[in-house]
Amino acid sequence: MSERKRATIRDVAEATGLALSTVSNALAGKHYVTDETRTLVQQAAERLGYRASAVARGLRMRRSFAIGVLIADVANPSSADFVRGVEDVAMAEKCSLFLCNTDGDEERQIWHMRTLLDRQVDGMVLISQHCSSSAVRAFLGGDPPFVLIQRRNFDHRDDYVGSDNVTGLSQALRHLHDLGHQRIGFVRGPADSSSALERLQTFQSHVASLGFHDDPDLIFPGDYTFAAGVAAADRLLRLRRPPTAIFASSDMNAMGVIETAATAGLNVPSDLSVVGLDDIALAAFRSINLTTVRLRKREMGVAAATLLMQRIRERTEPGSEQIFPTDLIVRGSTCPPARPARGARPRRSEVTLG
Amino acid sequence: MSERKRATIRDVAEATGLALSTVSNALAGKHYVTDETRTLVQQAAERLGYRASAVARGLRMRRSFAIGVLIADVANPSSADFVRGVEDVAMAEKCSLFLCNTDGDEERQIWHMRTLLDRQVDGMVLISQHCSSSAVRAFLGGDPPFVLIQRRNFDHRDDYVGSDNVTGLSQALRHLHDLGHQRIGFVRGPADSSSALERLQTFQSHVASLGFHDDPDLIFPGDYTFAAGVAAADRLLRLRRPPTAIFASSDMNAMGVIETAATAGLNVPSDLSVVGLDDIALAAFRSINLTTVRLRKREMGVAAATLLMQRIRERTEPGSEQIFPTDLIVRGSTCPPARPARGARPRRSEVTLG
DNA sequence: TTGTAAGCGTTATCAA
DNA sequence: TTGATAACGCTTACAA
Repeated sequence: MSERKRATIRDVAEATGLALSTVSNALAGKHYVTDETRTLVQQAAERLGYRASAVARGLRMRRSFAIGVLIADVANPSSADFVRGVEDVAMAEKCSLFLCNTDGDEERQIWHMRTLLDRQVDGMVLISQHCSSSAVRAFLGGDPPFVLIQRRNFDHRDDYVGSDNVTGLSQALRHLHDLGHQRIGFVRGPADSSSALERLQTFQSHVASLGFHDDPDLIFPGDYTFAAGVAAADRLLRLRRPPTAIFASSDMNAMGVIETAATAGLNVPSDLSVVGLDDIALAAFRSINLTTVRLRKREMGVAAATLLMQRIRERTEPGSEQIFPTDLIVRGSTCPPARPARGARPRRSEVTLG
Repeated sequence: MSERKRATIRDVAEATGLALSTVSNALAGKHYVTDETRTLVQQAAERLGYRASAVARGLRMRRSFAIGVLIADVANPSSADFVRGVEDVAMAEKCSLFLCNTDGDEERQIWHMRTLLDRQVDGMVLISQHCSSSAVRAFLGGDPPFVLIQRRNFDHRDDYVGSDNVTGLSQALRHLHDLGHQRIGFVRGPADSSSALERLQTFQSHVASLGFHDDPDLIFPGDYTFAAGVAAADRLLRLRRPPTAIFASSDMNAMGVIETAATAGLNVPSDLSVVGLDDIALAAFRSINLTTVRLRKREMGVAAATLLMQRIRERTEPGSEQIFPTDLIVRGSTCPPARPARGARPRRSEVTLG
């Protein structure tokens, strides 16, 4: 293949004796090109192994046929599914995908957005990214369209694909209430996430309506990582009156909570119920068996990319919002609380493997 | 920001009254440009919000400052870490990264490679991809340099970053042998993976040297997915004389084995020992606690990208190989086999959570 | 040290 | 229906 220099459209023109523009038009499928010239061109192109340079085309058409995807970390199983969904439709639309890991760091995000703009991406998908500060907003003019996933800013009419942050959580809280829990620890999620905020509000309204203990100490400001789950449990379980159940900010976060609980000699669920949020693959494993609120991540990625492609094509005004349903998947990490929650001496956890 | 049209280098030239080329040279940091003109240019560029178009630059320099990464599926936790490692160094080198999911499908891989070439990527990283068929080889000339990860072709002197497929596995087999296992099931991994083949050979040589049962039925041709683990266990556990231990092709694969064993009423490890390969985050969780052979994936991604960048810069001949160490992490999914392996009526598995 | 001009490989405009 | 030509925005000889 790339032994010799790549054939250009000029080579095809010379090979056929036609003009550059005719070759271009023939290949672009313009209707007014004769069938015979078209086949002539196609055959020559085939023979020479000609493929149009996406770079030259991009320069001329001011369209790169590529989109940028910003995400905290693809290596976090909680979020990779979104990316996969986006790629599915990008590929179908013959768009390539620039992957950008921001680690939730605003500066890093801005750096990536800047280079995406330099590359004239046709659009961007921001998965749980910063979208409010003026530094970030400077890149969120209408020009390259963008779609937000999971994190939005109500001051702007952006395109948004999110989850119903009320229903699933509300089912989860009712579930815990029905089991008899009264003190629920809550891991809040990233500070400036709209979804995390909506969940917090849902939580707080249920604290009131279901009569849970209203104690600010029960709310911990961790993010979606495993480490944050460790930190949260570390803190919450040391409270003078620890919670009997913890609602984590994500499944990975829940795993951190469970690990820490186990380290402290507490068994899940008999000593502590834990509810996650995501329904990642491992949540369903028998040995994990995590009760969790399911998010339709891949579908959401598909929806976001589909919408983005539409905006790119039609240049219509943003402001659409698509909310995906959430539902509680009850598994084995929740059960009624142990009798006397106070000062209970921890029981040794029963470990399945080893 | 993108309210008005982007400023071009021409705008900067006009604003300063200098020539385009001078502006370009000043911004490119050419040493012969006067300090005062340089600052003049820089200030004007700053003021106008000028940023060079990566597309135009790419066309002219025939270099896109972007690399392609091909992977089966980013959403599979077994492989996402490689990508993260690659992105770490790409970003440091101001390169962007095109992500391509191939699902292990050769046609899909070829489609992606073709478009990467159309985009004139500076290089490619192929993570466990096809690299032998002539259809694929057609894209693997020297021209855009590439680095293979985990899967190679010995007929070609390619750059390769891989794992030591002997040491870790060999430790694992010795470990099983020391525990008293004699019938080991083995999930082979993808058919045309060199690493999978090396592991199979290692396995077979140990079958001989350690005196394991040499039974072709014990070798199952599954890939790295969870589903393949399910299929493998489904098959292996139904053998007239089932194995007392299974060596999976990956951690996700091992999880499939464990799930299926549990469904069949078998407890891991007391009824069946399972060894994985990867050491993904969840393997260390107390409730999973998987004995596994650790792969240094993120480091390998970093190494591959670093090597690729060097090739891009120096255009030196490929053929380097970097083999990363592997080691056995003994956790709780392995133990001595149950007494009479034959016709043993399965014991109910002890499930930790619910 | 700076300026002029050519060219990277396309597509779009307009004549023929 | 096809062909000549001008951009697209940059870098790089080469001339001044």
